[in-house]
Amino acid sequence: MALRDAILAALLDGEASGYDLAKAFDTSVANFWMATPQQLYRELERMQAAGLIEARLIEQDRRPNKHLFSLTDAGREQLRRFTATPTKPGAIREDLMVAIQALDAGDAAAVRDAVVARIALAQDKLAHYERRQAELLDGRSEAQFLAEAPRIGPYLNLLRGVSFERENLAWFRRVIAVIDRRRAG
Amino acid sequence: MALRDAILAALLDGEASGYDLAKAFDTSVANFWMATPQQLYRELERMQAAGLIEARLIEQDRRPNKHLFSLTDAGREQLRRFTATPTKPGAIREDLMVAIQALDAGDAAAVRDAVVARIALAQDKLAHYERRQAELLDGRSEAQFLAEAPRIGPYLNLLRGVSFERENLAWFRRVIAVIDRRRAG
DNA sequence: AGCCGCATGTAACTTGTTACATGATTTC
DNA sequence: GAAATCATGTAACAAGTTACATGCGGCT
Repeated sequence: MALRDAILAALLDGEASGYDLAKAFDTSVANFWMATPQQLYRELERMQAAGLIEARLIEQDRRPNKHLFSLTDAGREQLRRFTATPTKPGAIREDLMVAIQALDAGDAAAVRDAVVARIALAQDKLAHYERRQAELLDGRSEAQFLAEAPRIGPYLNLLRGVSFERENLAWFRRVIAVIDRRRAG
Repeated sequence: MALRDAILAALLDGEASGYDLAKAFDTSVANFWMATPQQLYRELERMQAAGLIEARLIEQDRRPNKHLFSLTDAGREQLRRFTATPTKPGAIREDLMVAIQALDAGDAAAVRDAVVARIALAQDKLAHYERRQAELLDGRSEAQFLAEAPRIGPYLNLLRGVSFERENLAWFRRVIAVIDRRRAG
């Protein structure tokens, strides 16, 4: 039920529609929690029923109407309780690493191609995180930001996202080099 | 259905019981794929029914009997097909990062404690990966190992595991420092 | 005496995934 | 004229989680 808490945490940034959250979970929040739009819509409904969030209907002329969700006091309280609960180690599920584990019994050329494709994705994510970091800093030094910003959590997670994608990139390049040396040898 | 492929990849190391696999998925394989014992037992049954693996019953006197599973030709072929299939980006689900995202609206002292607890876990994992790496190298230089080893996939994944845990450690320490500076300030 | 390791499972439940559907509007 | 964006959802299915059960042997 941590999707619920992830949504509550995302709503700390302000009210959002299911659609907004789907975008957030595809970019910034994807850094630490993945969810499909369908999961979000289902969970939002339940959370509203449970009183953790409330919806404000925005009627629009030239667009479908939308519900903007925001935290209720109960929602904030649940989030506070969540932060005080011991966490369990995170889960990783990475297809590409399964393919690499099986590299020597599989199609090495295809795996190589898959790694090359991931390099582009990692570069995009890295650029996105770094842009977001610059936005948050807004010209300030990191020390200054950390001293005065109202929220430091999202910044800390961004740092982890940046280092994760950097390490991904370095590793992808290493994997390609190793595969190439093998095939040449 | 990538759990299935992860199991096939794990069986490249040789025949194993469900219990063996559960341990592997808790340590080495956890690096790239997480699964509970229950998932494994269920999936092994299906895979056997599908002819991807075959079981050899080992009758034991002073221990419960066990089934040792190994890859069939169909299983090897399925694994080869898997490596030739485009992968989708991996999923991350990390409770601790959700808590850190909500740090400023939550219980910062409790989150700090959770981070401290993770440092110990990360150190254990790192030590484990490094031991395993030394075992694989077996005294050889990395270049020599990569040139002559029959399988390089597991080694490459180990490298990623090591860098992941190193970055985790560095980040955990950073998070603690930032929280402490905040509370002092 | 009590816990840990071996080795397997069942049952009930919660999550997550995939495919599809709607229908107007703005951008290429 | 096609594609992407906005904004939501339904239905069917697959995967993952949690709690519990069994029973012996070895260790402390």
